[in-house]
Amino acid sequence: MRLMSQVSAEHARWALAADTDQGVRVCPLDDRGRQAGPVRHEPDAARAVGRLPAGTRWVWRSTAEFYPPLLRAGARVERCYDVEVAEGLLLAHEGRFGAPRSLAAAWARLHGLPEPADRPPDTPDAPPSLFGSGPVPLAAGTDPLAALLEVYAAQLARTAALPHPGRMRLLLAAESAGWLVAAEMGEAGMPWREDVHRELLTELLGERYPGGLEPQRLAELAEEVSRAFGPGERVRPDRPADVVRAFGRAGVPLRSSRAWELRSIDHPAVEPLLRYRRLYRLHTAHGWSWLRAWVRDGRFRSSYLPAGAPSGRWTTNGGGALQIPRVVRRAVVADPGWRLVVADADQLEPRVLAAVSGDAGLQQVSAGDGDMYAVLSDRAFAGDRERAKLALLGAMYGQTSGDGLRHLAELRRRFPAAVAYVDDAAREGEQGRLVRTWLGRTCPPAVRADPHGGEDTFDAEGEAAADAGADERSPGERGAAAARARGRFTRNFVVQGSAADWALLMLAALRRSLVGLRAELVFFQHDEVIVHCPAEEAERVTAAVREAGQVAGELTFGTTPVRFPFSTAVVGCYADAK
DNA sequence: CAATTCGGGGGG
DNA sequence: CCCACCCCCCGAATTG
Repeated sequence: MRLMSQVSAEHARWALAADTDQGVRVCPLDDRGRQAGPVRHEPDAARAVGRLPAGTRWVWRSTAEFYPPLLRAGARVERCYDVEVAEGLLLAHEGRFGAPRSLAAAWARLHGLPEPADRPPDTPDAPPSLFGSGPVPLAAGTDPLAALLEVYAAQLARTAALPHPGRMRLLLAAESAGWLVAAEMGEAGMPWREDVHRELLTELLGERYPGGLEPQRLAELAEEVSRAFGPGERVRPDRPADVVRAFGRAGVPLRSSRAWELRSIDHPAVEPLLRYRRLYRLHTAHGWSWLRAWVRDGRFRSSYLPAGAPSGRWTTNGGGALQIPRVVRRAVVADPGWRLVVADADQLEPRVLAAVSGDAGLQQVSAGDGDMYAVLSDRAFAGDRERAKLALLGAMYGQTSGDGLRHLAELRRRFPAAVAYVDDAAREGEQGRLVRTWLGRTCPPAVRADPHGGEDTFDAEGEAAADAGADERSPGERGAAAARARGRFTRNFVVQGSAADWALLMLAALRRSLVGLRAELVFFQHDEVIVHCPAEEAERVTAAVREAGQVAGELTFGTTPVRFPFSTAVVGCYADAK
């Protein structure tokens, strides 16, 4: 199929490795990853890339290391295969979790030699520095290109030996493409109007006072909160313990000062306190110091980390690019004459569940481009869309109580295969086994609980011990609670992770269809993309996004009736989308 | 004194 | 009222 060849197949593959001087060495590869022609030395990586056809798939040690300098030198790569990323995915699939994944370690494993440890991951602090730490060095005397070829060929063989080699090949290609996209988005940056952001801060927070004092509006609100508790009272709204004590003195006992709990009580301090909290958050997380640290020359540049989360979802390194509050989106404004195409995949996770589970009923519900929850509620929930949505989400999250749970029975009756799919994943997790996404990303193993004390990370969450202070549960009860928590994790993993599989393929397809346009991908957040483009390209970009969603669905899940529609908006400002 | 945890709140 | 899943970020409080 034509679509297939776009992402996976027949493009010449070349290996690229750093040379001892500043240059690189490259050579062509055959389809088993062996050298298929002479090695060429090139003094300049960008020139080396430019000399070969655009469709060439570059096999290299690390995209994060090689690609950003290439981009800065003006060289674009359409396809690559990232050997260290692949090593991580293959090791996980093989259940070898402790093993280091650098090229050096992979090569050492092939030779039965001691494996050097991986570099610790970058700590999120200063702006963009993807690999400040540099590569793990190869054993002395090892030729980098030869090591690369050897590890790559071995990876092809390991992939071929898997139960679903085609899926893993797709995943490796897609994850590699993800790293290309990540580097390009980091380079492009998100259009950001500093002046608009400052206006907004002044409007909401008031004047800033020098010397680290809180801005005017926060100071006033803090004052108002104190006054509400009576004369002489002094309450700092940003100190939860302070707040709880103050309400206690006022005769309102609270278990915490969380917003939902505050909202349930009747006291004049509540309203200004909640306003203070919202503005305080804006001030500390997206205020003036954030602007200074992250926005330069009209762009917000964050560094994206594909598969930063175990499920394959991306994270960012600093700047909080995936948590931009709605109010702040007003500052995301297209350049003059340009537009933002903002596209949001509709009901992605339920549609993914329909695709992976093969549930005939749920596939019928997902076979249209319209609001899937509406269709679902018409068929099974007496037209109550909200209940239908909560029931489905509850099933995917492993809800243990509440309203949605009551409707789970109805879901189970109507969509038995879909519910069984997530139930199976939960049971696997509870019994300590691993689960995988559709393309074969493997969940991390359960962390062993330490019998002599320290709980593991899938701990308590208070199933039995809501009140009673100290945890009264026996080790057996704690183990059972941990197993249930693990079950909820694996239950959700197969859906969230398979959605991340789809998103990678979608990004790869979209990226390819933007070649030749001036349009740039500038933002990606789980199920949402933003493309910045000249106004006259907006229509084509919108079509390209829709096409990419559909292509990704077919590539990821094969032939399926499930549709993967997007809600799209062409806007000048992000805040005006949706 | 530095590092870690907690509580609160932002995103999907 | 929330919950249940995956995250990031900040300042205060606590701990080594």
